[in-house]
Amino acid sequence: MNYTNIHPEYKIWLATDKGEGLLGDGKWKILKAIDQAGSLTAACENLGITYRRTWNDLKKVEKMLGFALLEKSRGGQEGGHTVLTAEGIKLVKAFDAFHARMDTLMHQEFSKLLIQLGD
Amino acid sequence: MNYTNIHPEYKIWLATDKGEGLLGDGKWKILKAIDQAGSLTAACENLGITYRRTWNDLKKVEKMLGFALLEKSRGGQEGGHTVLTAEGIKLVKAFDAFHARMDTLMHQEFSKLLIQLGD
DNA sequence: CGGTGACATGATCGTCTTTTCATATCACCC
DNA sequence: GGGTGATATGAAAAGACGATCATGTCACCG
Repeated sequence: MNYTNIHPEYKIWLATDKGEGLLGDGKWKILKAIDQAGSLTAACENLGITYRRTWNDLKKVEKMLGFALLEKSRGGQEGGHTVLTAEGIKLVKAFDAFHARMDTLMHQEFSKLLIQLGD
Repeated sequence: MNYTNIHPEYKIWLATDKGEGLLGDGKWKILKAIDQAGSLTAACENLGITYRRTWNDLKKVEKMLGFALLEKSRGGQEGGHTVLTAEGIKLVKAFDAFHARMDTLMHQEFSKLLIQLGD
């Protein structure tokens, strides 16, 4: 009956009506990293994840949404680059705020849980 | 730019300081089903999950907690039965309430997210 | 017009999780 | 004490998922 050394964890994500994962922590972080790095390859290196997987994930989310989050170009001296569209930026910001609020609430509610267990 | 047919999903669970999953939706539902059915086997059939996996999960959580959530007996005319300990019941109830509160909050915050995306 | 570096994509290989199958153990009760 | 039905556990088979490797495409710029 000892609940020390225990903490809450959670995941939140957006899903389609078919239950397919649309945007969760993984893709959210990728989008943020792309926004900051200006390219897919650089973003992957920063996050330490594989390009292959990232590419698959991004393809999926855009297909599900039906509109682009990224504006990608290839060729040129620097090989190419990728930036977020206006809609992509808006989505990331909205998810930022959502995440922050849920984070606060989660910890509040967890405190209540611990109190209840301690009765 | 159309976010209809999209909804939020989430998972919440308790973890040890080592990051090992302690109690989440899966084990929570199992415990509730056992409480209602009076046996492990019956609970698994009700939930449509395998006995093997359930047994592994329950063994893990009790080992991590260090105290019993279940009182199991085998043998006898009916083969055996399993019921929750007082501590098991308390944990399930606390998680019930935690889940219910988070459910409400999640939907509230998701509404805000949609509003933000609609701007 | 060819070098460059990132975008794009198929195919294969590993690993970790989950299922499935098989079998042993227990205790009540007729 | 043997039938019964649920607990208990090992081992192998199957699946799911991500990582890795290989290869092609594009457009700018010197």
